[in-house]
Amino acid sequence: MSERLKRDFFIQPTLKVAKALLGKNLIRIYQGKRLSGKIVEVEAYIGPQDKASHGYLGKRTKRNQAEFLVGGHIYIYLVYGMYWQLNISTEKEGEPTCVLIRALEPLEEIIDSTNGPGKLCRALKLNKSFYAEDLCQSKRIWLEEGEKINPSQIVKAPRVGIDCAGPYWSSIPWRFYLKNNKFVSKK
DNA sequence: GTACAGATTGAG
DNA sequence: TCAATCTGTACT
Repeated sequence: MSERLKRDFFIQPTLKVAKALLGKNLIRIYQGKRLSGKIVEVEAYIGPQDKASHGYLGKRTKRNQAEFLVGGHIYIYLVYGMYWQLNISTEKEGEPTCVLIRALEPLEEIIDSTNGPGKLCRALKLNKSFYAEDLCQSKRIWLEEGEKINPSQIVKAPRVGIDCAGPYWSSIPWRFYLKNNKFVSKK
């Protein structure tokens, strides 16, 4: 059993948090069971300057308000009417920044595949009830220290699924994943 | 009240 | 390569 990540961890610069999240363990308590997985793939979304972010130009709505919360809160969002995206807000209150969790390596009790944002949420039984949940206080989901990751293991790549944001933003390497990990989403 | 986009997935 | 599928948002 490792130590739970504290608020300090999440209020660092988003890109730093994104890289630091690789290798951490995500713990989800479901029906008395402990579902957990190691984070192997993430993407950073940095609000006002990021056209692909819901917080672009400081646009703040009911839908994306969790993205503005102080670091450590869950921003969960439904896309295409069927898939949930699990994000973790970063930095301080009022900053529309977050990190999208794209893939986990299953550790405990997880039977569904987790190599994609939608499948990951399905495997962990995550839904809208987790909107704005505080990872620093929640009793049903949180993050723990995990495997120590060597910086050379971290691969930078362009983000996925946001081509509509334009060639410039969709090419920025704000996606990070662990080298040679087979649970990283393909493509 | 209605229109519409959307950080995906999996089947063909 | 492309369609499925639905909630919140924005607009009338």
